[in-house]
Amino acid sequence: MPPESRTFIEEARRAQIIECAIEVLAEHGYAHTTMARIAKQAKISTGVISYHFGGKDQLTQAVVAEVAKLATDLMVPRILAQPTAAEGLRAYIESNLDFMREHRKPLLALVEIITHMPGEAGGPGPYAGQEEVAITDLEKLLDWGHKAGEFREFDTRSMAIAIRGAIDAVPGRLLNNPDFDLDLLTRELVTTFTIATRRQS
Amino acid sequence: MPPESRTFIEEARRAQIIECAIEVLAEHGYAHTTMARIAKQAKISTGVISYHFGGKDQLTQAVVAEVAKLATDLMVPRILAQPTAAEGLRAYIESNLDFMREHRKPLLALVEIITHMPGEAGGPGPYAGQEEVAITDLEKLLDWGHKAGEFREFDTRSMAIAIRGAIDAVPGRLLNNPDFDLDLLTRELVTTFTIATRRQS
Amino acid sequence: MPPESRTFIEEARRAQIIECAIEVLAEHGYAHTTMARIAKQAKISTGVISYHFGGKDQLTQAVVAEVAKLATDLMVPRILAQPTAAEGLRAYIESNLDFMREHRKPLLALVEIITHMPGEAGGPGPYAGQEEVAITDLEKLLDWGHKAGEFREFDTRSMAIAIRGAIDAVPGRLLNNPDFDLDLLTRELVTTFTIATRRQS
Amino acid sequence: MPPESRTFIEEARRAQIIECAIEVLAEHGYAHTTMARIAKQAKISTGVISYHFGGKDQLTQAVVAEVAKLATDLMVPRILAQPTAAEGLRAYIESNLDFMREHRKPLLALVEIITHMPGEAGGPGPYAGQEEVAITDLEKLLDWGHKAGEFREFDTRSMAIAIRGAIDAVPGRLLNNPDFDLDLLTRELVTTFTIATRRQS
DNA sequence: TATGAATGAGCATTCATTCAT
DNA sequence: AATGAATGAATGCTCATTCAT
Repeated sequence: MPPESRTFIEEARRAQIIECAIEVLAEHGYAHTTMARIAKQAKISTGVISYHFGGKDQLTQAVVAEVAKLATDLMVPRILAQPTAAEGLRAYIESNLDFMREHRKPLLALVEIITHMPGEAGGPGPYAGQEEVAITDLEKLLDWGHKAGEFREFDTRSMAIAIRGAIDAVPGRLLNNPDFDLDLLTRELVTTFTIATRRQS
Repeated sequence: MPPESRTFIEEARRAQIIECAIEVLAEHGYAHTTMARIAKQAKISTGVISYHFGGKDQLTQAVVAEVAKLATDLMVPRILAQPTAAEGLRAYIESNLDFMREHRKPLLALVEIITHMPGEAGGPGPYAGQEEVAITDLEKLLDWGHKAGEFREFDTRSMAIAIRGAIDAVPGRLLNNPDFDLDLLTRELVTTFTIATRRQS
Repeated sequence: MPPESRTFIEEARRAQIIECAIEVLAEHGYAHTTMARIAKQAKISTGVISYHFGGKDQLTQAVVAEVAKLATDLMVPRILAQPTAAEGLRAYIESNLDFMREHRKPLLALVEIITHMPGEAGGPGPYAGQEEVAITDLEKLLDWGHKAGEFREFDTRSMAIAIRGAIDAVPGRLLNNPDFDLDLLTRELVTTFTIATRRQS
Repeated sequence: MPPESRTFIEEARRAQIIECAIEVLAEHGYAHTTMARIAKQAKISTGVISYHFGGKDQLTQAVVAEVAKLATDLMVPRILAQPTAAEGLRAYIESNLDFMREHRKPLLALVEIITHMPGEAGGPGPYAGQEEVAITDLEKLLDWGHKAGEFREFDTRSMAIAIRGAIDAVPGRLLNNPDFDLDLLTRELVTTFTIATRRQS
């Protein structure tokens, strides 16, 4: 069902259910996120979720799309606004961590889905591709720095893995230690990867 | 039951079951790792696992301990053998990635457990502490570099998160792309974090 | 609600819903004939069906009545128009199979209902009585042949069961094999039961 | 799992579950035959059925196989023992109806499955092919009569449909009227189809 | 020690029905 | 008269765990 053909009330329900799914995912983890629990959180019956989304898979997809949209809207403009690749990398790291600060629960929900969603037979889950896309996008940013002569020579894929790895490690820390100093980490990551990528004198 | 009081045959059974659990975890993923599947792999009955380990949780714990021991045995001596902190950091990264190469299945099994094992109420899973320990250990290495004046000033915790994040990202890449060039990545990570930590001229 | 008190528009809605129910039953089978599917076919909401018919059972009843009326209107005059019981039997078989040819979907819908509609406690379904009526009606035709001395002696009920059984087997064949030669079968059935019932020399 | 590799106790459980499934099918009809009901009948837990059969479909298959074996064992030797096709046809009808008398519940269960088991999208169910096989087998018997010159000329497929239709109508009658005179019906069907198939003088 | 049959709670999903709008 | 969102019971299935043999 295309979004345009949905009624206002339907759209509201969908939004409510997605929000509750995010809440439950972030609070209780993927394994404990059952239809019944989401329904209870939304104070509705389980059938409503199937009614609006068709099934758990489609609800999951909707949550992923929702968070991806949230992240893209926040980050992409900030990165593209930078005049140099180095500034772009700084904006990339900063906007990623800002997103974690401002949309902590949606992010945790997304992480739960990406890491815990089981694939067909032990292979990568259906959303593991998201990470691949993230790596590739980051490589483009690094390529920019190479072409502009701002960065030293390095394998872009390896560097992209390192940077994304460092960023992706943050939600886990955040989960374990809610009083985490995100500002400090942001500054340090920016410094670290600025140094690591710039031309060495 | 303390290890000393176990008979030889019992110890052998435990080892066999742990090995099969690792095999299944690495091949089929956490979600598809059922007691029945492990039992089938070991060509025994499901009851045997409960009999020897008490339950799935304790088997999981045994697997984690086994792999942790494997990793520690491989890595710690190599790191401690280095004369400088910078060489220690290089050895840390190299030995971590060597471990992934040489003990791929145990590592994948460990990753499956750490990322997929559900926490009781959405909080950190029971093995998230492992990561905390890993971070703290790495911080000690970085402290060494600070005290020895080899490293520039940085927040050790943030740097540790970045380095471990980069390393922890590798198994995921390995899972998605088995033909991954681990040697190249190793060299690049060593270079990147050597540059990122050394005193800047 | 008695038919007389229904408005014209109400009657039209009922007819539309019955037609759509027949369509869905014939195309998708009893098990896949849900209220939602009928509503979708009719391009209305599910509530309308409940509104007009009260529930699924009553809709089913209405479908049965509709098809029964269709069949009766086609067959009864043709049978009664025959001068002899033998001709009547021929007309009976021919008109039955003609009905299958000309009103295939309504017939299939009826068959779906009669065979698949669950009885309350394993006993005969609520429409099994229809078959009983059909048998009894056919017995009257055979009685006519007996009284007129046209037919040999046989148990009318047994013969009626045989004839109806042969006829009722046709929809199943039709469903499995749409290219079925209905004309050939009609001729053969007429011949078979003409021989089987006539006085033997 | 091949039958040989099953333990005695497993075989007994399987037999018990199949028997209970037949009981429930015959008593309550396909629609009311749920795993829970079968389990309750067998005074076991629902999981046991899944444990021994894998799922409802495989249990159904096992029931069909069981009844088919029962029927084949009873009927085939009797038919093949006849010296002429006419005697074979008599034996066919008699053994079919004898089977209904002696194994009423298994037969009713089979009928429930064949008629009610839903196909993928309204098409014929997975066991509708059974009927096709029955028709084809019967055609072979009629062919024998043709080749031997015992029978008059007729389309074997049409006659087979008529005979099987008459036979298949019996369970329904039996269901509606348990006091049904099966002996009378057997004699009448034999007479009817003997007359209908023999060379006409 | 080891077996494997049995349990029972938990899961997603379907669907006829109801009812405020 | 019609809508369509919501309900809630029922179903088949999975799986860690238990226990008599």
